[in-house]
Amino acid sequence: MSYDKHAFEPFAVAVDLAVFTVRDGALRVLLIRRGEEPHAGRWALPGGFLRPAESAEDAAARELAEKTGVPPEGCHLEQLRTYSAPGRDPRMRVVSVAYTALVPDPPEPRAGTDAAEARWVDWPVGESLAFDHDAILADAHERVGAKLEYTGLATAFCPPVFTLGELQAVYETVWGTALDRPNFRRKVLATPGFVAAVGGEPRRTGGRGKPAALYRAGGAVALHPPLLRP
Amino acid sequence: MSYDKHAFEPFAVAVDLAVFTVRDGALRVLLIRRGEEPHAGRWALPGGFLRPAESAEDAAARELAEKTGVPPEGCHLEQLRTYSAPGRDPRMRVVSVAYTALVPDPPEPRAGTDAAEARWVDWPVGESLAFDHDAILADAHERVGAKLEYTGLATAFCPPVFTLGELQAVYETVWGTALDRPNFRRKVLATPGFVAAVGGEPRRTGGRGKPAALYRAGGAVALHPPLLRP
DNA sequence: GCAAAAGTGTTAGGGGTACACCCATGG
DNA sequence: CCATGGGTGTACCCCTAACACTTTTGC
Repeated sequence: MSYDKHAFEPFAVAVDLAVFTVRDGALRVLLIRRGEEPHAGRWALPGGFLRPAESAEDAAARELAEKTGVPPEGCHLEQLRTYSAPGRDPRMRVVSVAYTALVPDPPEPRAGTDAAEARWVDWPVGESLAFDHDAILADAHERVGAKLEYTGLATAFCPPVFTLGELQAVYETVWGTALDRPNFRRKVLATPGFVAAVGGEPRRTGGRGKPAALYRAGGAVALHPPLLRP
Repeated sequence: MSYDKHAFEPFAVAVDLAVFTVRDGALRVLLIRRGEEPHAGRWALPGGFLRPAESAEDAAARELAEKTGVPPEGCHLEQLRTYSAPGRDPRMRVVSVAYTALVPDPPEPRAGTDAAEARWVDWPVGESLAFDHDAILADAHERVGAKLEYTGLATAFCPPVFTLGELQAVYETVWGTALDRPNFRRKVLATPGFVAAVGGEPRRTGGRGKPAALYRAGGAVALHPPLLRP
């Protein structure tokens, strides 16, 4: 392990973001349409290069705020993994630290100066993305699905106050499976720290039906017992 | 997201390795004693810079082979996460992709040209490591412990043919807890693809007692049901 | 009244835990 | 024959899946 300053090869270091949201019963991911070569006109994940004095975490939070308008404290941001294959960018050596972000109720995305267009696209995405972003997005989706099982992450898809029906819809949307409502309710309430009841009882879901009780995230990171996929 | 070649800051990209093994009922990690400043004389994780044409995975496999003498196909190597805080190396900007490696029965490590000494050190390590390697090592240990629960990773600590007693010792050593032997046996054998029986019945553990049946890794990556920590 | 959504109750089965017990071997 | 480690049996408990049922609202 040599630290000679002239012995290493210079690399560009970037972050790529897989930003998910749940809206109208559909899982969506934030994509930008590339305005420049290579892959001009194709969809890609939002991202950008690290600035001299910032960590990858800082860069990811900055990009997320720039592209979505969401403040960093209002959403979940987590490192996924790093992609470093030599040929993944045709022009130069780019090592990319990928992040997964979960946002509750997003405003319309802003197109950056370099992106022709930014949009929330339904999952799964029909066409293939630029660079190795198909693989990154698939890894991110798998990670999110797995983390719903043993962490309280699903609340990151919900607004600050939500109903158990909305929380269940997050699980069903991400996993793509239906869950038994009575059992889901019992499991969530039996898991300490997952959710906490708040007062008031307005109707939140469809126009009809009994008004649902409201909850907020309980602050627990790990779920005991876990909420396993069927 | 600008791809202008002159718009980015050059970084050095390195890999750091947290290499674990189980030997004589103790969990050990491979450390090198630094021969150069900064942190000369302190213990650190093995690692090194990426070469121009190799991915981080390639670099990690190469470093692992160099430092341990173990061929890459004989052990488990997995990306952990990337550490990119601006001040983590006092001399320049180094972004490090950390890997976790598991080796079954290691030969004596080789001291590299830049390392004064390389050794297997008992976990937990008594003194603090160079750079941010304490945090990397703690993250790696937590990841290994968690992965034993829901993957067949524990077999990566064992030789190609092993007994259930040896496999149980891996769990007990990494988790630091005792397990009920009859129940462990049943759970392992009830999990499809975890282990597969092989013929022959030599004694493998201590000098006394009934000879144990031999098994090899079954090739399953995920464990259904998982083997949860007590 | 009827549909829709929330909430409660009940039961059967699987898996985990905590043991007791038997088998095979070396000294 | 005894200590040591491998292997089997079993009873209890908790969690879970599955499904029936009641409650509260809008139309």
